[in-house]
Amino acid sequence: MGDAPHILVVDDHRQIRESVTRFLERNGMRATAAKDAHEMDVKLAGGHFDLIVLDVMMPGEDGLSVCQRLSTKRRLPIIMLTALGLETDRIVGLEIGADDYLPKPFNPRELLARIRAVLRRASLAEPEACSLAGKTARFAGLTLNADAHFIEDPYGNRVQLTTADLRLLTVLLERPHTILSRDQLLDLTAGRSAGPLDRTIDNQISRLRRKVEPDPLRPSIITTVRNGGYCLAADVEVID
Amino acid sequence: MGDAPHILVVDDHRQIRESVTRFLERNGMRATAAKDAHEMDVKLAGGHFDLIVLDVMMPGEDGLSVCQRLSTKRRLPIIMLTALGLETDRIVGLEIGADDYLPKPFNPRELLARIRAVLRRASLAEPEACSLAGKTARFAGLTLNADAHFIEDPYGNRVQLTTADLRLLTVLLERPHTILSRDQLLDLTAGRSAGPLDRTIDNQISRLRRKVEPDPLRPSIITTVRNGGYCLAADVEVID
DNA sequence: CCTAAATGTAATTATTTGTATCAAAAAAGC
DNA sequence: GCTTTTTTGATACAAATAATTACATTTAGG
Repeated sequence: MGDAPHILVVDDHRQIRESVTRFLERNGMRATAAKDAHEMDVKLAGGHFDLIVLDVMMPGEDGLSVCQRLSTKRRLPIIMLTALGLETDRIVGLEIGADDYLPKPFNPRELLARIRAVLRRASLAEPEACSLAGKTARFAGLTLNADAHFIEDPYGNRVQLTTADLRLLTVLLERPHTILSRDQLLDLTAGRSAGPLDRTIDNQISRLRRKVEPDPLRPSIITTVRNGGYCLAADVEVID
Repeated sequence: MGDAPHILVVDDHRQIRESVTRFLERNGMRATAAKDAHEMDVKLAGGHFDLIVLDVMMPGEDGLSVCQRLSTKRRLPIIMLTALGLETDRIVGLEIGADDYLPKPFNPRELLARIRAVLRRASLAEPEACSLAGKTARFAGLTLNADAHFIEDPYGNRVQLTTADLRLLTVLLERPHTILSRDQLLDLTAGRSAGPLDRTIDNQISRLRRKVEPDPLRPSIITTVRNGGYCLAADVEVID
């Protein structure tokens, strides 16, 4: 998201939609409007967005329902617009997965501040979405060739990686020095959430360590954080 | 963090402080109160916190100033409590780095929902907590490689550290020549508060000494302060 | 369609960590 | 100076957690 962030404004009142999108555009953002849940889905399918501003009260599918639906599927920040003073709505909205809310009527400047705040947080949490596809990464003296599925040590020895190895390693390399739970890792590598007795990640880590670590019994590159998960303990340099 | 999140409540009104901390504790969180910016600093230095609830209007250092100060230094979520309706405060607060705000007077349930929402966002990707992550520290002739979880003596002998070893040592290295009570150490390492018969820290110190001290029977690096706690008796140099 | 590799699952083993216990050291009281 | 009390250190053990192995299932390639 190098350039201007792209905001999707969902509200059934034409006047609000238009004034908000115009205001956002005047303030260095790209904005797109949708009049209901269905139009929102269409726009979402056809473009990249960084944040959604979502009205709670809408004809057709309700804002809360939309919010719940989205927050389980994608990780896309949501700011809810709630009718004035309805505390219940606000609380429910937050519990359901909104990142923030704003009571109507609102000051556009305040909406802007909240959008900036949420985006700032979102970009902190997500270091970089860069895929390593087609690139080369150096870490801990090793070189990963993501295309050809192998890593090479300083002496030129190559080790072949399986697709699962590569996916796991890529996920780790994209987030160096970050503790990732087994749940997160499973989500990021396979797109599913872990059952209670799921040792899949343990296993993949074990296999990957055998290929990556100089001494797999005393891992120094992929470290274990007890009760936490695993962590790539090395600086990563991505080469093109 | 693994267990109950620890919230620091900063407000000059005793009644608000106490009712909020009690309410949070009844809802499965740990809460600590501070009456002003200075007391907050003291508590921050001696414990681990996951989130700060901060009143804007305070005698002494102002809430906005505190917020700015903290958000540049640490990455610790902040929820601001603002006087009713003062929109300017809210906007400035968000721009300055607060993660959320709540207008006074507020519904405790709403505060709880906001705290949960902010924590959920913050914990999405936990960058390795400690400031030593990715660095190397020299102390008492030893070198700690925080990434790879080992310490090395001048002869190149390496000793592997467990997660708990590393956490404890890191906490100590970050506060050299400072007496830390068992309570503080437990909070900083494990994020929980000690029961009356808790010898966990004694034990961990004992284990750590065996790895760190030249003569574990006569500890010289990690010293015992009777009725006080433990103290790292060495200068620390952090290398990048 | 068969074979071989890769991946997920279950089971076993090893490690780490918290708790209980007892011994040793330091302080306090007599 | 001696006993008593308190605090700390070490050990042993049990529970929790992680690593590894073995095995079954799936997938990909020929």
